[in-house]
Formats: sequence, structure tokens, C-alpha cells
Amino acid sequence: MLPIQLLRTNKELVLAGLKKKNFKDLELVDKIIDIDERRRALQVENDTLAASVNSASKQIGQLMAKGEKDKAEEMKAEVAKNKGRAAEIATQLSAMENEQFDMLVMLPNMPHSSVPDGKTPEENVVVRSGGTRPALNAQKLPHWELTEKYGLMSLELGTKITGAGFPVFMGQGARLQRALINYFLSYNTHAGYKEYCPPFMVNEDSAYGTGQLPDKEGQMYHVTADGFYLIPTAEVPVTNIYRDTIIKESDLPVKMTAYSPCFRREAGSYGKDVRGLNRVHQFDKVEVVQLVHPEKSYEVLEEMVGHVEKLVQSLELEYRILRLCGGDMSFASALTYDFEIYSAAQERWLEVSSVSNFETFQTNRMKARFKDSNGKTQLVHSLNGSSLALPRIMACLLENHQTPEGVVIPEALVPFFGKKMIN
RNA sequence: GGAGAGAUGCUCGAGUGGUUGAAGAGGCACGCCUGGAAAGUGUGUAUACUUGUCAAAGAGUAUCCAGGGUUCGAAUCCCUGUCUCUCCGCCA
Repeated sequence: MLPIQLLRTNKELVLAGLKKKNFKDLELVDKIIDIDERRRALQVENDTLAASVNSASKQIGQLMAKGEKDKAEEMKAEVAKNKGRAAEIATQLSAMENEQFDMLVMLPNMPHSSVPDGKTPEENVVVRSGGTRPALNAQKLPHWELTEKYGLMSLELGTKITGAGFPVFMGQGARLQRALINYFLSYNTHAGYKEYCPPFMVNEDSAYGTGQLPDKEGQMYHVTADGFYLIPTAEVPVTNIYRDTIIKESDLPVKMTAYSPCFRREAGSYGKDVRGLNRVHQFDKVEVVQLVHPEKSYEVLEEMVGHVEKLVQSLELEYRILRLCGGDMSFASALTYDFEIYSAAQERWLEVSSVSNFETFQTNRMKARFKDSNGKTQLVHSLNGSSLALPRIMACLLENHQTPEGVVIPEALVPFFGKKMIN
């Protein structure tokens, strides 16, 4: 959520940012500024009235103590007159506060100045790339055939048990999942991230806190009987650990990592883009989250990108890093880098990680703050990234490392997988 | 699922209708003391919104789990909900 002060003092900047993010409803800004003005005027009225009731009540108390009952009764009658009005105004005020909040949360975050202009994924900018493309022969197989060949995964079984898009991993496939999760978590904890195992469902406050609500309501599975949402990423429960807290400055940066399954409804896609593991409703992911001093967040963003990059490199895959353009960035992000891996059998790039700086967009809503050296309370900046999302990594590992003898496991992963090859 | 107890500031803890935003203690910060430290001692130590200002100081409102209610006035009384703890039952 953007701070209202920003709209009040720098409307032009906000409008420019919204345009860059390809946000359509620009009139919303004026509506918010307007209601904010009216709300504040009403609050002044409300507070004044409440102040007079309060001071009268104190006087009544003193009169009673002195035994001047008549005078006290007189004042009571007077206060009673004001009370009706006060209640009316208070009701109006809270309605206005809600209305303002509801509009404010509709606005996406401001993009950082380095975000490229653009509306579609084609306009993202490649910032660097690495790794090598394997030379596969004509018999190369896409991962959905490799998983079948080695008995690693079944979509049919998942459909039987649950529905389309819920893969079942088995045998060496299940083992590879476990190995990847373990590897990623230890890689992260070695870099100083504290490991968490959070709940996989969250309440509404948490979903608002990280910006999934109201923007992505339809993309989350909703457990209506209890009002919970299945998490679309561990970012949600993990970042919300610090909701409504004031962090000691000396405890910054807060570095957290967690494995979780991720649930996404993702309606509306079809075709070869979603075949096999390319897009599923439930998948596993290891996430890294940092809460940092506002002055450090862009430095930390680069550090996190470097962290994920080394991890990708260790898997011996060809990758590229994109800086997302304004129109392709997520609602809450100020600057996002996507990691894509080249799938040699599908001959296309697959997104496996997304690392973003949210600045204060999430922490403003969550009230995650710290006290600076002057004793002033400020919002921290939040960042997160995938390290990594499993299904596409698995797809790329299988495809890129396939040989006639089997799938070669990258060296870094061997200690976790326990053998050098899937066959 | 059944029975009971409870929820107050960074922590512990007092407080059953009227200068209580909240005693007291601890912690923490800063100062004094000290050659330095400990001890001692003094001061300070919530959050949000509004107002004010170049900034501040200052002022107002709200907040003692949450939401309602009673009252001129509620941390304190009433109702509802949530959570925690103890005992019993059930259970991975």
C-alpha cells in the first residue's frame, strides 16, 4: 500500500509511476486525494467534539466529588446533546476511512527509476546471462516424456486423486524433489538465512499484508469455511511473521528462508506452455525473504540476485536474468529481476525465480518497522526471491542433462540426491 | 469434544467506574559518580491518526486481546468472538 502522504504531496510522481506500471484507473488517485481531504476535515470535527465531551465528563466527576449534584446534572444534559452528533460523525468517519483504505489498496507500487518502460514480457531487459546450452542430439526428449521414461512423475494420478495440475512425484522423481528442497535450504541457511517452516494457509490479514489481496483474490485457493487462503508462495506467511512489529535496528537485516508447497489457481492458460511441469496448481518452492534498512534495500536486492545466480550456476544450467518492464511487474514490486532457464528440449526459456524489492509497499500495510538511530520509527523495506521454484528446475534438469544412459545429476546436488544419475 | 482459569506497556505485575496512557519492579537508553568497571544515583523509555511547523516543540483523538453495549465518564460493569493455560476425553 502506498503511503497516503505520497499522494498528497507528490501526485504527479504517483501518476507517472502508475502509467509506467500500465495501471489504467488513473482517476482513482484524485478520488483518494479528495476523500482524504474530506476525511481529515471530518476527523478534526470528530476530535474536537470528543475533546469537549471528555473535558465535560471530567468536570462532572469533580462536581460530583464536591457534592454539587445539581450542577453536575445540568452538565450531563448538555453533554447528552453533543453525543448524538458525535456518534453520527464517528460513524461517517469510519465509513470514510474504510472507503479510503479500499481505494488505496487498489493502487500498485511505484516502479523504481531503473525499471524499463514497456507493457509486455517482450519488453523486459536481459541484464546478463550465463551457463552453457547442452548439445542434445535429435533424440532429445521433453521432460514430460523423460518423467514417464524413468517413472518420476504422473499427472494422470494427480488428476485421479485431486484434479488437473496436481502432479504426483514418485520413485527417483520424489527423491529428486526432496534433494532439491534440502539443497536449496542448506544453501540459503549457509548464507545466513534463518530457516522457517510456516503454515501453508493464511488468514485474510496476512494475504493483505503482502499484497495478494485484493489484487489476486481469484488466484488463491480460498478455504471459505474458515476464511483461510492456501498460500501461493511462502513469501506470504514468512513476511507476515513481522507484521505489526518494531524491529531493533541492530537486528536488521532480517533474513529468512522457507520451503513450502505453493497453490495457484492460475485459470486461463492452455497449450504447450502448460504441458508437463511448466504450469501446475501445486508446486514446491524454497523462498528467501529479507527485511532491511531502507537505505540498503537496493544493495540487498543485488546481493539476493547474486545469491540466486550462484545457486542456478551450481545446477549447471543456462540462464539469463531479466529486469522486468513496468507492465510485466507484479502489483507490489518496485523492481523485479526474473531468472529464466533455457529448456533445451522445449527450446524456450522458463521462469524459475523472481527476485523483487517491495520497498515499503508490503511493510506499510503490515506495519513492519524499526527504530532508527534518532529514535524515529520507520518502515523497513521488504524483499524476496525464489531459490528456487522446483517444477521448472526439475524440468530443465531432466531435459538439459539427459544422456542416452540416463539423466546426469549436477555435482552440487549429488550429496543430497545420493547418486549421480537417474536411470 | 467436556470443565475451569486467564488475556494490561519491551518484560513481570498492580489496578472492580472519575486528572490511570496506566502504580511498582525489571530491562533498555542517556547523564552523574569512577582511573576504568561494578554498585549507587538522576532522567527518559508505546503506537496510530489529526493539528501545528522549514523542521520541531506543543495540542487533540483513539488504543489496557477484538467487536458491540451500559454510563456524563470504563482497563474496571454487561454481551459476543478470538486466543492462551490447566484438567478430562479423543487423536497423528
